[in-house]
Amino acid sequence: MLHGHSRSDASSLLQSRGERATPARKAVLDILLGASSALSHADIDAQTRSRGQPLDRVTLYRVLDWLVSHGLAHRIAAEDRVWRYNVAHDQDHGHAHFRCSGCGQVFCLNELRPAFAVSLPEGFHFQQAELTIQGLCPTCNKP
Amino acid sequence: MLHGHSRSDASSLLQSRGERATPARKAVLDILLGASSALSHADIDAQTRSRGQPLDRVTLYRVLDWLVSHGLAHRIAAEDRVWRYNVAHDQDHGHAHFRCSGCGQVFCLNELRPAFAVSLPEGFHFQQAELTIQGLCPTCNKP
DNA sequence: CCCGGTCATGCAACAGGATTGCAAATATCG
DNA sequence: CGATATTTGCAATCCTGTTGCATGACCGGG
Ligand SMILES: [Mn+2]
Ligand SMILES: [Mn+2]
Ligand SMILES: [Zn+2]
Ligand SMILES: [Zn+2]
Repeated sequence: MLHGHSRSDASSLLQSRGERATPARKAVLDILLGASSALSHADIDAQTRSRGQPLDRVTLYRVLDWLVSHGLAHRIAAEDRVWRYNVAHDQDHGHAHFRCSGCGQVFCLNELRPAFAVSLPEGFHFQQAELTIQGLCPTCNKP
Repeated sequence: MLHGHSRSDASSLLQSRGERATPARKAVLDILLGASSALSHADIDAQTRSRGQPLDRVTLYRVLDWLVSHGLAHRIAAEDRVWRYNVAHDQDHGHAHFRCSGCGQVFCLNELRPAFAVSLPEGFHFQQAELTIQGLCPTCNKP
């Protein structure tokens, strides 16, 4: 599983946008940059805690909201009704997601972009398509 | 918006399956049969209440679970992390859904069935695809 | 038609995820 | 440095959904 970013990007990423690079933001962004799958609030909380720099629960929620609203992360809603977060890979937000029915992990499929002109019933107006693939991740797929 | 079923189907539907036709089940199934979009627990609760036959919150959850596990309803997870329910239209469960970004309503697109051979990264095993269209419903689309 | 086992219901308590209000701490800029 | 705006922490609350347990209803066999 490829990580794609080096661990020290967090601060520079924030600074390059002219945004306040607070410890909480750096820590969370750093964790997201190092993740191979989308992380839940609980996942991130556990990591901050094991790194010895625990954040308040609410602060973590707010940092995540902030990252999303500033285009640095994106948020995925899965069937278990838990938000999961991932660094925003590029500008577009149209890629598909993969959810493992074994372990529940969620992965972004950055290459896979649902692009089809769908014909909707009378009166409906199309804005965006969202595609989620379900299956087994490499780990759960092992025999 | 088409309803597709007559209101008295509920009892017969249950009886034709040799299942207990309790008042709660009849009421909930009846409400689902009369709905033009998928209904949340809260929606259904409000309707039972306004019909003067309120159900216990837990009973409603259990009736809904029961309907789903017996193939009489199906359940949709939307971005707002609320389950929505719909009568099961036919055997297949592979159709797409439409979520209105204006009012939040969810509609089944029974005709639209995602059928594409998707190429996943190495090691991932495909099981099922889930497609959700986002846009404006006929009501919210009005100028 | 009624009796009894099985299944359904109601109520209370609980769980997990997320949000809100508010005061204290921190950053940024002149 | 001090004024101002932003961020953080903590407590309380909300919302959706679940679990345990006792009571009540359904329905097939007698
Ligand atoms: Mn993604
Ligand atoms: Mn549907
Ligand atoms: Zn897995
Ligand atoms: Zn709408």
